[in-house]
Amino acid sequence: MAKKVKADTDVSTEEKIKEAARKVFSKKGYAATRTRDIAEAADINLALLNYYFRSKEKLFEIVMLEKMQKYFGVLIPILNNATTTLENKVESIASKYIDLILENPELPLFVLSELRNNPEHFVRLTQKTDFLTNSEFIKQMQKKRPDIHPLHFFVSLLGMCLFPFLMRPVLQKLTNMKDKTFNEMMLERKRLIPVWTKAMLKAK
Amino acid sequence: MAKKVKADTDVSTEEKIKEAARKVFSKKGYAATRTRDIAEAADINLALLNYYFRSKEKLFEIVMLEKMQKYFGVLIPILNNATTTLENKVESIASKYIDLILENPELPLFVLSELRNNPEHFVRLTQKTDFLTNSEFIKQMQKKRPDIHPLHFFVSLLGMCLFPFLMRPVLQKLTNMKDKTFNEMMLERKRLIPVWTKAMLKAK
DNA sequence: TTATTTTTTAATCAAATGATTAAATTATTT
DNA sequence: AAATAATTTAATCATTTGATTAAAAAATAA
Repeated sequence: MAKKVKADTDVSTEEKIKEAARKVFSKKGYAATRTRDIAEAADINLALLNYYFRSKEKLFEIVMLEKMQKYFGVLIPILNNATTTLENKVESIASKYIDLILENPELPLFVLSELRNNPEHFVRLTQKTDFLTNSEFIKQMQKKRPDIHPLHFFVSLLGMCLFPFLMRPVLQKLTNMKDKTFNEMMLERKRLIPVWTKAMLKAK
Repeated sequence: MAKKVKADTDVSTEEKIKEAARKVFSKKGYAATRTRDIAEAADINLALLNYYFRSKEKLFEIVMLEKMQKYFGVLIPILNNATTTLENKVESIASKYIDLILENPELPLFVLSELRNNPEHFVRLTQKTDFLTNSEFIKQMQKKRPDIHPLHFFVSLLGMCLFPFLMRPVLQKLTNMKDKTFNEMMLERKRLIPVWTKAMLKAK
């Protein structure tokens, strides 16, 4: 209630905690994160975390929801745009998603692994359960290749965008790849993915 | 020391613990797993876990190493087979990997997310750091498409095999997909991935 | 200024959790 | 059978960790 009355002047502390929480949760996952880690990263007293957010779980839910919105916020408008071609959409998805993840490299693994343990956190975003199934994108896929389940293409497309980031540590270790090289390759992918997808859609 | 002397008659308890550990660790991850969870799943007294494996971490390392070996054990021999064509290899990888993961659906997310938090666990397997870079597979890719970094194809190939399992909960929730349908689609992929890869390699 | 409200701190609690110990039980050896 | 070794159990420790509380400090309102 204290918080509500003020609500503007001193956002800094609350936001500092959220920012630290984003960082620590994303890096270590919910279970491995201690509220003390967050407090330290935010350079605040531990009690403040509970003062502002009531509990670790509440704070996590806020961070998680934001991350999920980032994840789907990029996707939904593109999928349902009735004025673009299938190729346009593939280009947009590859480009926007890769940019998004380059700025939040831990996003995919964070979201997917937290979803495994806490499917409940996912519920809120899934009430509109048809944004994918009824999307323009899926319809266009279906029209082009009625013989193959459109989700096959959808999953492959997302996989080509996201999977490199998921296996990034393995890949870099295995090939002595520098961060710079990895990032360059991901930018290259923006061009490659549409070409590949087109070829896949044609392939018999 | 007690363990060493016997070592054969009563493997059952030790193996029961390992089996339970595999299950619980895979499902919840290291940090979220309590040794009591494992003890309960194995139907043994908690102290036995420490009697046989000294610590949670030691037990985890054993489980992790096994999982990693599964992961790479399938891959390495295929990649380095000098007697098979590129197409053969792609077919083998898709087929073997999808079968492997169908039997261990939590394997990819488990390995990738634990690797994020404990890169050390990865060290042992990475001493031979060249099994990928110097592989026959990479050479064949390079010969076919010298204009594109061969890792682009490698990552895409693995992504097409593994990513569907990583996003499985999201996908099923979003499309009301039944387990059976998902599994059928994954089997279908064994056929699709080689076709797609071939098309991608040709695409300009 | 004085009073009131909001924010921050230090100390502490209670529960969870990994680990240990000493004793009891079971199996093996002599 | 007796002695020794291996396995299992119940009880307990010590630490970690999320959360609370009461008091101090700072900000705001009167």
